[in-house]
Amino acid sequence: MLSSDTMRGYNDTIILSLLLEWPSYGYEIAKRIKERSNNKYVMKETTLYSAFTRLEKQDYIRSFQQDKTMGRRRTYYEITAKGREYFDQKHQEWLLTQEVVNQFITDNRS
Amino acid sequence: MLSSDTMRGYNDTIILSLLLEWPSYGYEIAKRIKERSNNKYVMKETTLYSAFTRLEKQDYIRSFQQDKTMGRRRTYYEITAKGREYFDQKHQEWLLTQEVVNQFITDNRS
DNA sequence: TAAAATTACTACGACAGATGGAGTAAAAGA
DNA sequence: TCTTTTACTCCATCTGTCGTAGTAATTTTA
Repeated sequence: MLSSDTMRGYNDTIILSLLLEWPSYGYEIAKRIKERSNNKYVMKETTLYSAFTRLEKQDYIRSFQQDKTMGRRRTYYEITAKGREYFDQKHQEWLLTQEVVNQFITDNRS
Repeated sequence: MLSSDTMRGYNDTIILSLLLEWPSYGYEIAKRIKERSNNKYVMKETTLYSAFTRLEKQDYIRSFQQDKTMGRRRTYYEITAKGREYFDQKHQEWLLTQEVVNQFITDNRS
C-alpha cells in the first residue's frame, strides 16, 4: 500500500522504535512492521537488512547472537544509548515534518 | 531545519500544492515554501528545478512563458488535470503515511 | 519420509532523487 | 559602475531502495 518512496527517511526510525520495545532480529521486525501497520506497509528485506548494517555502523544498534531454539541462526539487535538519543531526535523531527507538510497538503484545501 | 531526507517523497506534492493556487515559477515557489514553512524547510534550487523537469515529463505540470515586467526571463508552470489527480492521490497517501508512522513513532511511547 | 513451505538471511548491480559546486544571465539598487 | 537580487542550468557524486538470485536450516504437510 505505502511505497518506500514516501516512507524513506523513516525506515530507520521505525526499526529503532521496535527495538526500543525489545531486542529483535530481521525476520521478526519485518513481520511486526507489517502487522502494526495493518498490512499498509511492508518493508522489503533488502531495505531492512541494509538499514541494520547502516544503523550498526553508526552505533545506534548493537548485534549479538542468542541461543535460538528454533529456525535458522539469527542475528539479534538491540538499541544503544546513542540510538535512543537519535530516536528522540527523529521523533521531534517527525512532529515538525507533519506540521510543515500539513501546511501545504492538508490544511491547504483539497 | 528539516532535511530533504525526511521531506523526500513530498517535494513534488508540495510544489503541486502551490501551483494549485496559481501558476508560478521556480524562484517564487522556493520563497513561498520557505515562508509558509516558517523557515523550517528550504528546498534546494537544484532539487526544485529537477522536480519541475520530472513533473513536466509526467504531464503533471505544463510550462509557458509570460511577458515579464522585471527580472530575468521566467519559466512559469501551471498544474494540469492529471497533476490535480496526482495531488489528490498523494494527499490520501499522506494521510495514511501519518497514521502508519504515528503508530510506530508517536503513539508508541517516548 | 520425502517434498514443500517457512524462517532467516547475504550479495550484487541498477536506479532515482537530492546534493554541492560552478557557471550564466538580466535587471535593479547603491 | 559595481554589487545584489532574481532566475535559472549543468554536472558529477552520494545515499537509500529495489529487483533478482542464492544459501541454509528447520518445520509442516502430503
